[in-house]
Amino acid sequence: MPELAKAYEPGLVEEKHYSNWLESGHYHADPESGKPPFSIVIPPPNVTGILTLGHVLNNTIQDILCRRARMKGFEVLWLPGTDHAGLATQTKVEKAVADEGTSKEELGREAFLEKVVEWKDKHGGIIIQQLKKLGCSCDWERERFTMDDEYYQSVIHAFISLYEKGYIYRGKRMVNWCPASMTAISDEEVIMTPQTGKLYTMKYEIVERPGAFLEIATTRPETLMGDTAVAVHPEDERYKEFVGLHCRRPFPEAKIPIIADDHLDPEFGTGVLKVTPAHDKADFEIGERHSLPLIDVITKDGTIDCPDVPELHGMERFKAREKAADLLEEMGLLIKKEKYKNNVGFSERGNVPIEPKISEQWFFKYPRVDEALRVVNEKQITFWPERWEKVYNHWLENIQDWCISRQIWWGHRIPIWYKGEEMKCQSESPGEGWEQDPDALDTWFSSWLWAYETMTSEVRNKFYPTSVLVTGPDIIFLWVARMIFAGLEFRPGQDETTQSNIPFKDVYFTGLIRDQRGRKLSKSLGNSPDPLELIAQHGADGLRFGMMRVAPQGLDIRYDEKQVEEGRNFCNKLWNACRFRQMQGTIDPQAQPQDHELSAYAHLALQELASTIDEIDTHYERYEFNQVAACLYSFVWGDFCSRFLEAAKADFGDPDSPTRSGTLATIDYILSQVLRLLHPYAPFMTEELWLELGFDSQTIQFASWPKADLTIFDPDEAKRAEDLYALVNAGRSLKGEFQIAGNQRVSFQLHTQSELKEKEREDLTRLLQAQSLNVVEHPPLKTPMIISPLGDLYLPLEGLVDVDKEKERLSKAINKVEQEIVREQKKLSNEQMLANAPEEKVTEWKQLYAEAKDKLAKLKTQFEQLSG
RNA sequence: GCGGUCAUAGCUCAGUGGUAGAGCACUACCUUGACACGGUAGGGGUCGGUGGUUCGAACCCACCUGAUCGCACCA
Repeated sequence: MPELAKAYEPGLVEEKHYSNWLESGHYHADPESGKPPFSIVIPPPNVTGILTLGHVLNNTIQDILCRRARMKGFEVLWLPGTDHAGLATQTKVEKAVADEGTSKEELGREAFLEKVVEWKDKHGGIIIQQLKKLGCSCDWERERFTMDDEYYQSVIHAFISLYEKGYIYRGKRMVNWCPASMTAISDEEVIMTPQTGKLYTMKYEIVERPGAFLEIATTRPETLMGDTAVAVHPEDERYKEFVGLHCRRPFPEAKIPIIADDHLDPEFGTGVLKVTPAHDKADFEIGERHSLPLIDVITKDGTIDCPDVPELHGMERFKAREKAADLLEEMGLLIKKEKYKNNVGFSERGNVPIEPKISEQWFFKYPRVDEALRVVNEKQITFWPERWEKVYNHWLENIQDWCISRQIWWGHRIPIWYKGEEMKCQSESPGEGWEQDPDALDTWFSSWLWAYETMTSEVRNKFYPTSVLVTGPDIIFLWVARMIFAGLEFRPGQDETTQSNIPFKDVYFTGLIRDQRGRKLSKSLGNSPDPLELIAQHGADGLRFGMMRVAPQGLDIRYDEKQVEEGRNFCNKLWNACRFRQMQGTIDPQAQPQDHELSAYAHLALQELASTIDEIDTHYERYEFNQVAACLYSFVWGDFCSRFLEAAKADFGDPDSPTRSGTLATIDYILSQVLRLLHPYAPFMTEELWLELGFDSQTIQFASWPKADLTIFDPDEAKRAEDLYALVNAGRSLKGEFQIAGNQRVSFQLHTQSELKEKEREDLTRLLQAQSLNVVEHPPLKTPMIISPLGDLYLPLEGLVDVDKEKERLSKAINKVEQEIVREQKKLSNEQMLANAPEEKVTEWKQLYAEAKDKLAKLKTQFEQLSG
């Protein structure tokens, strides 16, 4: 067995193990397996995307769940894949094509799509390789892509089926138009963003009352040419008399009616609204109520389309806004321009303000809304944390039809065929003369089938519904809710019950990762670290452990590279603990501590291990990953390394120690458990140590998940160890207080009523790095003292004691004890408290009180001695 | 406007009814024979505010303040 390196070097082991794991086919799920199923489908990243910290968090969690499930004896399917990301990918390729001096129109549909596929082949799949670097244990043989032939056909058939049931329809309605990407988008893809713009107040002359004007406030003078009415509130006394008359629209000049509508807020602006039914959602509704004509004055790419006003025609919409205001000013119709803050809807992808626009699109009306609400509210699907239920409910209760058509080419083409006035819905062309709808479907219309269309029926039989979905709350509507709809509507389960047709049983929502200033990580802000660089620097395990340690359930994370360093440090700590063990000789992989004589320290370590295992399991049940990490961290670093291994050195220094073999067995046993417990978080290092130390010749990945064993330690012995450690701490504290170097050999004296075994005395001497520790019959005089459960410890420092300093130290201690006494006294003198508090608490308080009293007396005696 | 979340040490955060915690940072000491990606000791907090429930509140309730995120939005 080669000696372990002085520090853990992740770079040397990660690649080696990962390729071994892949070769041995560990992650290929067997639908025929007799083991119980555990399954997760990956939230498919964009095929041309690259790994972000968000992915790291999300996929580490999934990997942790999968690895633990394997160790617990489940047949695990983690189904990976990527999303074609229609609009995002097409936009990138359009840019690339533009750089080549051509355009998608010039190339035509077929040639352009070839370019997209080329692009996808070149840039696609990078993220898959990156996930492998992170250690993700996906079933890569089952990797899926939303544009795979089979998946493509499933999406088309889903459309056809919904069309036939009447849930999909075509309509000319107001949609969110993105002038940058030149497509309609869904409500969920519009981001409301606060903007500082201008509010223009202008005046329209009343046709029937020459010289009389209505003042109108607007943020969008460039749509003025599309105005087909002016509206006021029906109860607004200021304007009642004008309702039914007409205003003069300045350009192109026209007579438009003054109407009354309840939508108006008389308090806002002047209380008068210009109504542009073709370019505002609310105005459109007013227009419907009053049968107003629609005048579309903005083209698909956001330029003005109004030949009657040549000054504006063809102008970009925001330039036209200024220009229109100028024109009004020239005509003497602009009253004022003021700064104004409002919320403007931005296109998520195009990152420009959306343009509300009348457009003919395909819409989906959600079926089974009640059932979708029920499965979550009745916990057939459980949300973690629970509060996302409210968000889900709120969305469903106000659900709007989903605009599913996109004016893009890269995606699933809508299976609708036209011939003159005729229209047919089918996947293949009905024949000569039929033209297919040019549009493609919203990407989410394909990913909502992801939970089951990625599975063959054989796989589905075993693994659907999936066990848990791990995703960010930002796509709760876009993806999570819609997947629930898909499951309930298409019923891919084994029978008709709801239980068989929900897509997942649990949904774990991760937090969002932010930078130190609380901002979201984004490429444009440049605050998004490259996970690959972090892996190169600190190791995948360090990154994983570090992230998980600071990722509480459902809360956002403030990222700091320090956290990754801490993860790395932790890995190194355990590595070195193993290295230390290795120096003591060969490991016994089957070590059973109870077969040996154990030191009290070993009993305590085994007790701590048992409770750590229990705590970890409890935290897993609640998806408290940060708590699992905290348990591992504190057990390994604190209980195991700082206390037990240090105490163990006493055994290793003494070849005749009766507890030596027991200590070795205990270390081996604990390491074997700890490596397993840590494996889901740090797969690479634990595998390396597992194999290198010889715990098994086989991978750790299927080693059984530890169970707490309460029979291998004696709690009384463990308690003794606690007391011994307390004495060590007391001694170290004394040394520290007097600024004596840790390694300086001093002599301690212990005044105690209880018995101290010779072996214990020797161990303590060693742990205190002392010259000697002697039990004395009489307490020494004028000597620094500290109280511990095993007796009063004195540190005679001839000529070294600064009396004043020692008095100061004592009065500090006295002060502390006095505070404690006051606190306990207060409780014990409160009769109501004694009457109501549980008996065991009262006993505890009484004991604390007595102990404190005792301590105080001792400290005071000591103090007086010094003074006297 | 409606709803959610958060406020605990200088920083990042654990802690859901009974003695305030971790890591980092800081101070002092230690290159001790696993580890300086380390060790030992120490300083530092009226748990955002007010009121209530309770024998007892960082924790439960109400209100307030501040931050933040959804949803809906007024031109």
